[in-house]
Amino acid sequence: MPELPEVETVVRDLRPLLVGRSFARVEVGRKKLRRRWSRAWDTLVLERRVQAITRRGKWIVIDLGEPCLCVHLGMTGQFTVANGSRESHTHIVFTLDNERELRFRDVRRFGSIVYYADRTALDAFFAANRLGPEPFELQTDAFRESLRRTRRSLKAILLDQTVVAGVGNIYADESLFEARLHPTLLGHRVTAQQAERLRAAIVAVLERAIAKRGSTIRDYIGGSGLEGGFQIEFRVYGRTGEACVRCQTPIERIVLAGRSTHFCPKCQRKRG
DNA sequence: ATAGGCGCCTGCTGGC
DNA sequence: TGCCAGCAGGCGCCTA
Repeated sequence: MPELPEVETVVRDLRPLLVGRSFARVEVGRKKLRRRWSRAWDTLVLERRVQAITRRGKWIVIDLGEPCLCVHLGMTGQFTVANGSRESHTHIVFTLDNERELRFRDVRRFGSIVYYADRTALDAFFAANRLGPEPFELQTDAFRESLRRTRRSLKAILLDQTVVAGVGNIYADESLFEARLHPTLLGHRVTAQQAERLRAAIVAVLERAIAKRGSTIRDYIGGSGLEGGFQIEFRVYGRTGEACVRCQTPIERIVLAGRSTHFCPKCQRKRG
């Protein structure tokens, strides 16, 4: 579910609700997430003030002064501050010093929250996973080089978090449409001009999506519980058979890199 | 080293 | 109405 715009929205929503607060209590459900929360972490996070909350790719980082928490929302994760009755599938709850609750809810449980003793340990984790640059800091030459040295399709490359961090299935398709590039085009065949068009398209699409608080198809909500609004602006994703907004040609759907892929066969030609 | 396929989970939808 | 296959925004592990 959540790609960069959704994660960014969660972070922006949570920031005023969390910074300066501390955790008074931690509750953990029985069902295991992708990575299990260790009860040894409970006491390590209590009574510490939240210094900052930031995003790196699709990861949320809560800075607790020295230690930090690293949160991934997987496909159906929700990370909110709320009161009142808890919904089913709420797996971890941090009660704040103002008695509100920071809740991690995740139906499919592909998400996780992991404790790191300090930022150095967290950065080592990112480095071990070779997490790529933020799209907004992606250098034209470096991106072009990433494309040049692989025979994978553009779609597969955009989904690869080591090339650029934060793009997922929706924004890969939307970016390729914006750049007018065919998703099956192979990286090593992309010209310098096309590479730069794609880089700029990724940035433009992500910025538009962030401005609309991300996309809600089913599960996604922001940190304060609000849904996203970008889904009504999709130009190819989920629009199979519908008319292209540019040329009226029906949008096609194929499976690429194991993922459902949407594109306009006329606007996104393999050449040009 | 790298690219493709599968598994992890639950819930919803569409076709029969 | 009921059942079941197929599908979903992510990622990590295995194999070739």
